[in-house]
Amino acid sequence: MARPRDPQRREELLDAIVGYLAEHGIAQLSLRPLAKALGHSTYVLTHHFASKDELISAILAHLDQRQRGRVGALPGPGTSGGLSLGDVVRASWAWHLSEDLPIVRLLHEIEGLSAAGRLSGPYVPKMLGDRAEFVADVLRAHGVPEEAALRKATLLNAAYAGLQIDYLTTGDKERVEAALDELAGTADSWTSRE
Amino acid sequence: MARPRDPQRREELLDAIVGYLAEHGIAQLSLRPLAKALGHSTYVLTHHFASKDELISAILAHLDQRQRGRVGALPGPGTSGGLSLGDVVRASWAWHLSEDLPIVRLLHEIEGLSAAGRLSGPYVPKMLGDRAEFVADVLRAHGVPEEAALRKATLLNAAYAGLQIDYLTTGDKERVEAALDELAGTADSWTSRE
DNA sequence: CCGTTAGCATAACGATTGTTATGCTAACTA
DNA sequence: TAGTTAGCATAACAATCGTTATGCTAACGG
Repeated sequence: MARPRDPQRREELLDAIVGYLAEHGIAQLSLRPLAKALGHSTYVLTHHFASKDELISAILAHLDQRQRGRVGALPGPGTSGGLSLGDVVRASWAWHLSEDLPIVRLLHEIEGLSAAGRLSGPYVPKMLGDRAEFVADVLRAHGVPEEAALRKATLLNAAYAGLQIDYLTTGDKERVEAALDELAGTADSWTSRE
Repeated sequence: MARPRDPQRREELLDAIVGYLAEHGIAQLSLRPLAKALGHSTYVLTHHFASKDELISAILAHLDQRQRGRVGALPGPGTSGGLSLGDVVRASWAWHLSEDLPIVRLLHEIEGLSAAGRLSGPYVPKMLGDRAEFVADVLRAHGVPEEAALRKATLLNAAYAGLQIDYLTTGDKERVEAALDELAGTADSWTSRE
């Protein structure tokens, strides 16, 4: 036999592709401009990923795993170094809206398309499920009872995402961040024994 | 002079177009299949709306006004007939996920695209702002103090929308509706004097 | 009733779409 | 080192995209 496949090539490509999508979006994705931005011809895409549909599926799988890795690299469900739950919410907000903003916007685009039934495959549902489980672990580490953790985590995630969509769309910082403070206070009330 | 323009024609078309978009989405909108579904040629679209971009802009404006009308036709910010805030949340949930589902999915697609910066124009921001104001009025009617109404309305809207996205994507009815009950309880706690 | 024009279909324009057949080069195995 | 093949560019394919020039018909104002 002869030259073996390079199993890393696909992941390298996917990383570069996600970088491109963070700037240009996924809804209007076109193979030729994407390939040109990667410095290649379109054949690279149809060679490594059979078709455009399978490319998108691979992108979603890649994003799913990427988010999973990111979540694992966080300070961890440990008590987050003396920060209250509300503090964690506010710190995440600041991070997501600065350094991480392009990816955050891409994820909202993907989740909107997915909620509308315009994206198929298991990866977006898996991402949301994982996110709920991760936040539930954080809540448990802050003393939220097991029985309530997943339910409150789902609500916290939903409110957080909804506020991001509101802010990114309206730009109404004052109104949205007041609501974020309200959310942070609600989260803190979950951890104070009463 | 001769035959005058029919000012209703545009609105008739837009109603039919929104019906089509509720089924097929807006991200991959193509003029030819849309025109065929309307029983016309594509020229009807480029004649009444100068270009595809302006058509999409007109669609968003139409949806904005449609939502405004719908909101005005609701039971009204009056005390909603003995229902608690949480009851209103649960009743809206049931309605949005049955009869109104196609439009709800379209709106999530649009809001996701808008949050991602892939839609321009003032109409989507205006829709979200109006929604916040309307819910704030409902909260005020239930006794939430003026100072907190808009802030809590923004949070309630965000959580509600986020839960819809979660449910529509994951289909995890048990987890999401438990979180919805938690949200309904939180909303009720805003109206009980303490 | 005449003249104007809204409303629309038909058909075509060039550009862009996803996909594929062909062939070269360089990297690896045996 | 000889033979195989991964990796990719080039170029072309038919299909579809948004847009527009042309012309007909029916409705209205004068």
